[in-house]
Amino acid sequence: MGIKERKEREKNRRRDQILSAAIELTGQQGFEKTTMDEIAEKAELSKGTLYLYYKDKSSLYQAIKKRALQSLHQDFLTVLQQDKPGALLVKEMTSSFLDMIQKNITFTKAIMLYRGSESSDSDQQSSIAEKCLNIENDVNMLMVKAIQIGVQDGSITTKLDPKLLALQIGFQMRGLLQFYILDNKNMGVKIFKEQNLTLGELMDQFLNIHLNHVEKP
Amino acid sequence: MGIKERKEREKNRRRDQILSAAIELTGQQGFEKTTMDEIAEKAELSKGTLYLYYKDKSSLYQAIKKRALQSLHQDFLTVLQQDKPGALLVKEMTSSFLDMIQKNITFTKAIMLYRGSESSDSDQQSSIAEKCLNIENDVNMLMVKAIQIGVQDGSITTKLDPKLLALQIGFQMRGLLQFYILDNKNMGVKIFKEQNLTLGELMDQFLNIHLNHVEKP
DNA sequence: GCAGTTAATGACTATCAGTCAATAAATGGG
DNA sequence: CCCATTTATTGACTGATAGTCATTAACTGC
Repeated sequence: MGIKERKEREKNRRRDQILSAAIELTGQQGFEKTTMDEIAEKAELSKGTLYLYYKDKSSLYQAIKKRALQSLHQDFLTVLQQDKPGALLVKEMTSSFLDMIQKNITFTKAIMLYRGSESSDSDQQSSIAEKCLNIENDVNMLMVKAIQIGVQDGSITTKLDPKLLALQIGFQMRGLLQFYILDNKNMGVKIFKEQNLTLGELMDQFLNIHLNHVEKP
Repeated sequence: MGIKERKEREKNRRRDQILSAAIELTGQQGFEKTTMDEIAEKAELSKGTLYLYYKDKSSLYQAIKKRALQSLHQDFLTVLQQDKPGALLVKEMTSSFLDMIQKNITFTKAIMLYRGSESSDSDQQSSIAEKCLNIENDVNMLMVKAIQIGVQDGSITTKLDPKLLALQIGFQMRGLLQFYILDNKNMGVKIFKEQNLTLGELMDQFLNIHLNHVEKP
């Protein structure tokens, strides 16, 4: 009896149907502006059904975030499977990241700026949120891996523990992302334009410094 | 006739009364969880009055943010007035920043995670938001100043334009902040504990690399 | 085909941002 | 001091929307 299995598949399909609708609307209008009713309509389901598949709006947000992280993880994996110097792998990973955030600015803003958790009930964490953290860890691990390769093959010179270096590169990516999201009147943007830089070039400058660091004589 | 002036003062006092109430509640519960009714009650005013002083909840958020930025700006100014090597000034600025965010985590989260703008009506920008940007720019300028001092006195060695370096340090601060706010269960924290590092030490490592960069021979 | 189980529905409730007509307080000329 | 006018304050009301739940529909296996 494959009924259990079929039902499981159907459930997953519904879940996906809802998630896809939510992602599409979020990309168009932002997450805050998207209502559960709209998502229900787009998914061709009633609102009540939404709540059978996602505990609340915040869970749905976490699921969207999870999707994006999975995609990034996949990109990083693909990069890592190439046989190239570690330093190049790191650069390509950061490029993947920049590509992703530039693909849909509304979506990126939504993902980054929603305060999913603001003092959430600490004992009853959504399992999706947990999974997001796990994927984030995995992504970070891939960066660590690339750095280790680079240290081995000599393309990266650093005093830092690869884990710490990966962490700092992660900080920089986040910071750059925030900057990218923020208002255009920001002075940073002016500097940016003055010097005719792209996000990618800025990131490369950063990496050049960090991946080729030697002590001052 | 000092009546106009007195009325002006009273208006400012009201505005401040409201803002203080909002800041206190935000520090306790986060901004999202704080309702306009609660703020009104705490400020001993009716809700309608709140809206005479702040256009909407988002304006109030901007005002809170402005306060925090002013405080940071003041801290940076104080640092800059010392007669010390530029590299040290930069380090002290980042320390001030870390102190501020660690003072009240709920408040910091609220400030950083609220999406004030998500596709705001672009032509009708709140003037408070403008002021926030200006202060942010001023803060950034102080960092640039400190870097220039460091380049002059030889305590900082870098190929980068001081403005760009300040920008990158800014990215790192933002990234570190996000990390501090979001990833409490994340791998980063584990690394942290493994290596027994504080936020400040991590930042210092970063600065050591960036403020003492020489080309590999 | 029918009893029991599972899934889906949408009208309903609760909460909260924001409004506005009514009211109160302050002002200043006579 | 009085009253007309201006300015400030109020809180009941509205509208939007997240989330619920009793009811209905669909499916399952005997």
